[in-house]
Amino acid sequence: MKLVVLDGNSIVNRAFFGVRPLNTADGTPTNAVFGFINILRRIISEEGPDALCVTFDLPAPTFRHKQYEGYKATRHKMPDELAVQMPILKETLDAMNIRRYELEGWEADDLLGTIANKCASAGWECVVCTGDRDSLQLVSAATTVDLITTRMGNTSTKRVTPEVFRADYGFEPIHMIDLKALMGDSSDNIPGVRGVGEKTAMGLIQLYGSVDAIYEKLPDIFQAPDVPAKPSLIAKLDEGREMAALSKDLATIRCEAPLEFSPEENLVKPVDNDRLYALFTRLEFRKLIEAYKLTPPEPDEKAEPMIEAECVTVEVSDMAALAEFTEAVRKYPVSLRFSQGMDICCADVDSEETFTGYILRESFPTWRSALEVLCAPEVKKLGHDIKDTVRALMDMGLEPEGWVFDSALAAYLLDPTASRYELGALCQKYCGFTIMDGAEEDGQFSLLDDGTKLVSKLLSEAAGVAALRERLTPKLREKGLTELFENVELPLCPVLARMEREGMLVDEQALLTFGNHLTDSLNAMTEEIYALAGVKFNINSPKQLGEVLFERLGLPTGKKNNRGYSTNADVMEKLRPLHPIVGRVLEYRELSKLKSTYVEGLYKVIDPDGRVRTSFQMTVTATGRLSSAEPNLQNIPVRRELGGEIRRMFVAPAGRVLVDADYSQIELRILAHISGDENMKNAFLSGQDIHRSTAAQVLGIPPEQVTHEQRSHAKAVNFGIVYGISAFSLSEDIGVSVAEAKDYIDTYMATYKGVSDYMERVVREAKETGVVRTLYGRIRPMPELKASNFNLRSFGERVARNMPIQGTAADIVKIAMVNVDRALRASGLDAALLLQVHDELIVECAEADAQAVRELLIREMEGAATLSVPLTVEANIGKNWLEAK
DNA sequence: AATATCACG
DNA sequence: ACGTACGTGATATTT
Repeated sequence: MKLVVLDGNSIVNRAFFGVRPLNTADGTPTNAVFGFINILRRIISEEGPDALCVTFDLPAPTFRHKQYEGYKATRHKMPDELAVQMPILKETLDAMNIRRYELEGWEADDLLGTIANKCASAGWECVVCTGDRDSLQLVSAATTVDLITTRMGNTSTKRVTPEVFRADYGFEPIHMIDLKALMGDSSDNIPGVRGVGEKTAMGLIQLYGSVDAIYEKLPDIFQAPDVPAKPSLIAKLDEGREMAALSKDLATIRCEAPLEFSPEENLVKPVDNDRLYALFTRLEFRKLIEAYKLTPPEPDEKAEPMIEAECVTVEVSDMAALAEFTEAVRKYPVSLRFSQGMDICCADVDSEETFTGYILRESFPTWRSALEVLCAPEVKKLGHDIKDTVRALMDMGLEPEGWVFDSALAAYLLDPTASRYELGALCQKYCGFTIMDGAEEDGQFSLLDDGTKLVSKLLSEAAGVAALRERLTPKLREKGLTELFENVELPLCPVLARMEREGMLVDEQALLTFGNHLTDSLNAMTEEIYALAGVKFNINSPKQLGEVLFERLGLPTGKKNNRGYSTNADVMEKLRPLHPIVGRVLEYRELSKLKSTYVEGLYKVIDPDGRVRTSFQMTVTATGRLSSAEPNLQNIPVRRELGGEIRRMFVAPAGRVLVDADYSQIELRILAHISGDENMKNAFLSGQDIHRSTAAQVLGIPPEQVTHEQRSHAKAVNFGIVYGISAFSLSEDIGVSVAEAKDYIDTYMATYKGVSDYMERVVREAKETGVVRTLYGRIRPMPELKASNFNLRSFGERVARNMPIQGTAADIVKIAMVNVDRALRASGLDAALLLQVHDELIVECAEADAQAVRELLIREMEGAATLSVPLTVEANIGKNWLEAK
């Protein structure tokens, strides 16, 4: 039988600092509770315990056995945001029927030890789950410790058994106490021996086992062979004798707390549905309600569509109704919802006095006419995810214009970091009411019941969109997002709809041939790799590959990841000279990626007409970029030679060509503009190669003397600047020492003072306002900047530096797309936009129009924004994508 | 469902 | 001392 005991305080701390700030609508912070529950769920699924409990420190503890005065004196006070979550957490645990243990005068640690002991004597296995390495001293045959670490919102657990501990530390778990006694622990305010750090302490304990053993032999230590002990260390140890004894006492977990406990009392019980449902609803933990399959306490009345009470509904089934409908929609804004197959559309008209829901059914003779009426530009339309609606209407041969509101886009502009923008959730969040959306009922609205339910659902949604418009329009204005909304995002919808409909032609035959070629090469390489390894294994499995490389072949290990050693390209590149298998595996990986993702993946999504049609997502990225999915056409290979072959498969049909236009260095130009750095502006104004210019400036040499390597380093630095550079990453990237990288960055920042000032300013302003902004006002909330977690905060600072640059580029490209599309359609040229790849637009056109299209693209793209430096565009024409680039 | 890896800008 | 660049999506493997 197995019992899991969680160190409540330690885990809630991990959760609080590791999970990005979350709040309910009323501002109650919930991230620690959320994180805690997720860790709890993970542990339960990993360990499958028979019994479960949690220990806590009491709020105002008096440490009976810990007399050292400074103890915990400097420990950080619990932040208020965390403190308010503690009672909520305890309430949650109660609702989950999980027992809590807290005892005045005893720390959570001590309770853990006591519980582990009692389990052992009852013949139970005990798993102690904590984020605190102190508890590792509890590891024994009967007790394992699951060590929780959180980084970037991800938690991972490490199961520490006596074997694992010995492998990591090289001594027995119980001597953890001795280790702490020497090295101390600042978070627990254990002083340790002055001048002895982790390395020294580890070495000493590995050699001598315990503090006592060390002091027994102290005078002789330095006679012993291959001991790192220098005379100075002996002196330090000698002086620290008392501190070591005291520290050892502080580090020792007391396992004899007077606790009434038996494992059987803690058997896992089902949660209290009603209590937990109410609690999770209050905390807005919808995902968790689903995960725990919680149901509303007493199935309350189904949410009636709010419109039914206040709404008149009219079926537009005859000419008289059509006339009335036409008159109404020309006068008032119409909120539109379509059913899946477009068989029913509901137009909810807000006539200022009342809502009138009009129902257009495919079976009515008036259906098509009513849709045509709706599509007229003077009919002001609202919707949710308009782009898809427009695409569907275009599929029916209509050309809807006159869109004035999209609730998904509005919500995205207000907070682009939210993960979903479903209509029902937005109504709940911004208007506080429940609509009858797809998530209600069983998710299926059958058409069998003459469509009544479906109509109610659509009308309810349409009313929701109308309500959201009332709520969100003022918010957009408040936050300065109106222009972006009306002039960029909304007009972009029909542009994207057209692009998605066009699709890009793929040379299916050539793709298949290339695929076969890859298969042959892969087969040959597989055999070769097996031979070199001396064993057959799955090369696609990082785990098995790691075993072959690092254990069987004994290659040196690089970075670690969650479970084992990393085998990624960076690591393997360094191992390449050490064994011929490494290079082969890297080649295998390259080919395997091309085959599975690009040849096979692409082949699967080719439409009957030979084209692939991506879906551009407008509400995904935190910076304002588009994303492309199913298939993703924004990550088609190009950097390596073989990858370029994939691009060659994207072609223009006979008599037509592709024109590819891309902005040159748009992000750095934006940086030059918004930072106002004269030095960088001048480089662009005089048309210099920016990386060469950077190298020359930073190194203080004439541009023509810059070597290839110097330019390439400068290029890496320029990229790094845009991403929020660190010396470490730069050194990794260009293969120099961290000190050299740091030096380079310092010189760079001194050379480009304007850039350096900007970087500082943008972080400061983001801290003050809680958001960062692009040149066009697009915002990204930045709660991370207030985090007390170092990593999270540092991440926030890099994001704050990057978002205005990446986001402004995204804004400019979107503006260019709207302008290019308009100009192309007005020009009468036989051409259409196909793709956007962040700083690149691809158009397909008649061969005869190619030059004109090329010039139009350059003109419209360069003219999309006026910056203090020129915005330049390069464009090429080709029969396929590779040629055109 | 999560993780590792790798394709792109 | 911390842990290591911004933004995406697809695939195969493992849990």
